[in-house]
Amino acid sequence: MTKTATKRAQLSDRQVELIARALADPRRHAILKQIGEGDSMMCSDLRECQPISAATLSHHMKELEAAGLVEIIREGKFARLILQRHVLHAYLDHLSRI
Amino acid sequence: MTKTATKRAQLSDRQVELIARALADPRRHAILKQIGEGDSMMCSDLRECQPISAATLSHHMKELEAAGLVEIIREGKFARLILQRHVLHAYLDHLSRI
DNA sequence: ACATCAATTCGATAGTCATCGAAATGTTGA
DNA sequence: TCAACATTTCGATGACTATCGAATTGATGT
Repeated sequence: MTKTATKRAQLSDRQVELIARALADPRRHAILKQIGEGDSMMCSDLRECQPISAATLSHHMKELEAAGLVEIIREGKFARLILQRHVLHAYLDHLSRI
Repeated sequence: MTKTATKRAQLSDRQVELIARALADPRRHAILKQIGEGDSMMCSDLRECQPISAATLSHHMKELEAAGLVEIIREGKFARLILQRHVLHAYLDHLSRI
């Protein structure tokens, strides 16, 4: 299994539910889109575009992370959000089987 | 434009939100899957598989219809739910552009 | 007309969640 | 050590929603 593995991750029912709920909030959807313009984004940069408090943004970040849609890595006092496209695509695969 | 048209419907931001919210509820997800085993299903048949009251099922049906994911047509005293796969796929397309 | 059955509407309730301000934590540079 | 800054945690609040039983609507067959 390499970085460019073609195999799709299997999602548990639980993770499917977490992803669906994560995507259901318009603000999180907007956050994901913004991160997706590149592949990652700093939390502090996000705040400049999203009219929400730091507390609320932190909350949304955790929801997205719990769903597996982003990975959060700290870089000093900053936090970088990295879009996990393979998880998103696994979710799309799952839905497409309906 | 034929039945096999390749063109995808454009979804408004509003409809994307309605679809995402509709998919976020596990029961509605289960209902969609069940309908998707065929292409349509009678409301009364759904009730036999889903352990919910008629009132709750009716509520979920309306949410799915409002999102455009199913069409509901009455046949006498029954209601048939028809899966709108093109809407689901338009939503998947939308998400895949993230 | 009437009884029956499918589905909807209504009103209420319990649980979830987005949001915030304030306080706390952790990091950096002076 | 200290001040400044990014992020997180805490506690509270208001809005939303899944769920139900009861009452209603609508269709069918007798």
